[in-house]
Amino acid sequence: VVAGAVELADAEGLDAVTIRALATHLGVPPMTLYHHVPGKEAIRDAIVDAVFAEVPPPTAGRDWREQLTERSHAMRAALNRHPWAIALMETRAQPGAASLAGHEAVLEVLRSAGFSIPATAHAYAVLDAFVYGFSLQEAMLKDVGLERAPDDLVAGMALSASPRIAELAREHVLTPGYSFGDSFDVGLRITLDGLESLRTADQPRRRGGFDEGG
Amino acid sequence: VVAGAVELADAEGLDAVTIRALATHLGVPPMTLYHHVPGKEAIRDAIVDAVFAEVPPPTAGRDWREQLTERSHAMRAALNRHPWAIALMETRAQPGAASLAGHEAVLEVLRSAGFSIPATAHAYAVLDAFVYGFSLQEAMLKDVGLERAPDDLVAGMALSASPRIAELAREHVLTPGYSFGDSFDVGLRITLDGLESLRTADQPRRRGGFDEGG
DNA sequence: ACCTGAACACCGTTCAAGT
DNA sequence: ACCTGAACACCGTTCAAGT
Repeated sequence: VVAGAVELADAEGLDAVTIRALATHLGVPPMTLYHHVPGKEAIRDAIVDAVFAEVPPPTAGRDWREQLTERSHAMRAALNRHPWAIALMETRAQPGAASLAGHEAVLEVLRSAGFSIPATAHAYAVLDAFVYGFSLQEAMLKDVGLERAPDDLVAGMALSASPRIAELAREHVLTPGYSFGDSFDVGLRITLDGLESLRTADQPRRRGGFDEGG
Repeated sequence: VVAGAVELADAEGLDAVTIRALATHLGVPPMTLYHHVPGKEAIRDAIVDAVFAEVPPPTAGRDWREQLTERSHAMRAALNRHPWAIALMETRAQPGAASLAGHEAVLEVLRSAGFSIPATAHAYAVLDAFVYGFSLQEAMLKDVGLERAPDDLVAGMALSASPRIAELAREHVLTPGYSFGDSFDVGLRITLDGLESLRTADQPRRRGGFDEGG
């Protein structure tokens, strides 16, 4: 049922996920769905959590930077596969089980790496902000890019009053090797460097490696 | 018309912005709206751009870091006032006039500060990702926090399997002085430090300040 | 020509009628 | 008891009937 809803959202967009259309997609009478699911809102909760469930747990025993890099890429990939999930997250009142499990796993990585509790809170908020925000931008670009050719697109906007946008488009974005996604690795490096500074700034006297206890 | 739609979305949520409800809110017969606006999708385009229009242009003649700090705070504030805008952005095919003007202004700040074109592209993508993503998280937290008391909230989730989340909640989030928003300034500093490194890494030999021409 | 009510093809959900 | 069709109160939009 949830899997069918995800397929439908991927194929035809979030608005196409109606009770009736989903029932047709699954080959059952519409009202039958209410025996498996309380209502539409529950379906929306479930498909968001299904996207989080696609992100594998961190591989144990590796450097925290590697673990978070891997997870950030996996999260971005999942959100690229299901761009509607970003919009849906905003209205979810309660995180699902997979979302909670993901949170727990990331917190464990940070705490084990020596982040203090306040540093962990900052680090998680900042890293997630970057990953979600970047994925949101990629989802926006996907909507823009599909219909028309790039030159047409630029011509379509009133760029006479926007010399800097025109410059960027002409000399960079419309250039053969360009890929917006390359900025993800740049931003991830910047963000992880920043997290490292949070980690070390918070425990400058721990050089000796002794355990200070609780 | 657009202002009325924004009011309605702020007050009752995005789903409450229907043609009929909007007409009632404005005190006109429903079909009258179609004389001012092509359809619902145009209204959604317009209210997103109205949010971008609330972000003032950068103050000229200041340091690029100050300008971008100011703008990031203003953008975050606008998205906090209108949390539905984040979800709506994802499905917009074309940026509106205010959005384009904002892009142009930020690009101008970056280019004037000496960022190369590739560095400008990275910088803008990374900064916007952080601001959008952080605002998205704040919108999510707003949904979570309203109904119940914090202790109740924590109790409501199955945190027995989530010791790190429980630890963070108990020893940090539920502590008197805590505010999620404080992480914004931490993340913004990290991000701007990262942009600075992009700026300088890209033009290490320009110390002399001579013009290399085009 | 301009405006707008009725109508159409949807939607999520309730509820009673079937088995 | 379980399942599900008809019905209800919506929705965006079309279109023809009014002025």
